[in-house]
Amino acid sequence: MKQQAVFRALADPTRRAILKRLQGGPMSAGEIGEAFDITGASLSHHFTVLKHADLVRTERRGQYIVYSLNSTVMEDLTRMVLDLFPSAGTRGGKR
Amino acid sequence: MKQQAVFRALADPTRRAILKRLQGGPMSAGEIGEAFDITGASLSHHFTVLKHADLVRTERRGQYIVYSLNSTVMEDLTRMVLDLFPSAGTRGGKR
DNA sequence: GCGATATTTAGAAATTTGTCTAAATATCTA
DNA sequence: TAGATATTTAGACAAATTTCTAAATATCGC
Repeated sequence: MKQQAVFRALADPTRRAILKRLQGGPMSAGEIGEAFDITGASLSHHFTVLKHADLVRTERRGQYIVYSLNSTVMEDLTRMVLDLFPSAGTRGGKR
Repeated sequence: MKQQAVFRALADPTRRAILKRLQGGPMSAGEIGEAFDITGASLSHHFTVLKHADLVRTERRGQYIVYSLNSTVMEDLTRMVLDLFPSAGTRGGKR
């Protein structure tokens, strides 16, 4: 689990918006892009960062590339957050 | 709650290390700095970012300034994470 | 009040990041 | 296979970030 990659990926508002958009279900790069006022090339760059953090998965479907949330990372994220603020998650335990 | 400030603050490894170090309890700026090979000025910059995100609290104690974790932000952080990956936290609910 | 210690502020340099345009790659349809 | 559509890659540039040194501010102990 690349902690640095995940936190870095979440640091950009456009990337968080992409993740939110993917909550509606898998979507092609083009569909995702409809919501943003940046070029496809810039979008693609953000996809690269998100993939690198393993926050999204891709699948080619014909001429489209479909992106989807990788929800399993949620667990890791929670762990990371708890790792930073242990007292908040354990009601006094040590962890 | 400044979501952007929090994510941005967590994106830097030194700042995450500062937070981890503060798990041992409140600590002066100088004590925190012992663990890092950067100047006090750079440290101070990181403190500013962490304060801006409300992740740490400060209290002057004589000539020292004591930093401590603001664990209440944990709840907000959890909310932010769940906001990004809702399905992972609800076992099928909508949230 | 003075000198010493702790921390922050100001300003500059180096690196990283986000964005763009142009070109490349991949797939579809006719 | 050729042309159209979807996406990525390459390279450049501006803005943001991290770090530094030097100077400023605050408090302590004498």
